[in-house]
Amino acid sequence: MPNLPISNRIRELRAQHGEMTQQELGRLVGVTRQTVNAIELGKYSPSLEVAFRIACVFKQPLEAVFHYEPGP
Amino acid sequence: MPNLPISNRIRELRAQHGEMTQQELGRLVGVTRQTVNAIELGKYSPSLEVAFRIACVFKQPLEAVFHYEPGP
DNA sequence: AGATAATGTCAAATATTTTTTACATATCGA
DNA sequence: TCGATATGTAAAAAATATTTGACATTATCT
Repeated sequence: MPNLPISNRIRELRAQHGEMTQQELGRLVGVTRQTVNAIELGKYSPSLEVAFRIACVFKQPLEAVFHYEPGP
Repeated sequence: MPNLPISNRIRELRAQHGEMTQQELGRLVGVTRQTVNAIELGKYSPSLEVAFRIACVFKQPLEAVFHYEPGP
């Protein structure tokens, strides 16, 4: 399951938002800190809804947070 | 699970792409036609990766295919 | 040193997505 | 009318995402 073709800027965006913690982001999004951690580290593909909610917290379009890099 | 805050334009985009069938879209995306049908009808939130692959088939940004409409 | 907070990880349980198989309906041509 | 195709649906199984509880490490602060 690892090695997703999707990267993200969650860590960077958390830093830009007052050093927001994974726990705080999880609280705002409605998931646990472990889930935030796993998504941030690219351990699996989140649901589209969770992805949208994360982007929403940072007031960014989804594609400014998650990038799709399809393999060859 | 139903009643997602996410809508999509898959049916419209299939029509614009030579009346592409759900089965053909599923084949191009790598999921079954039942999965395409369920996503198209908004029965559940697909994985972010499947959402990206669908947008990719239509050569559209993800947010041109799926729209997030958060509740109040 | 001790306490606290943040992060990474893990295993087991739960929830959700996706597949598989199957059936029903509707439409379109031959 | 018959056969083929497209779509909607459903139930069970499989795969994947998410939660829960726990423990370790690192950094920071007093």
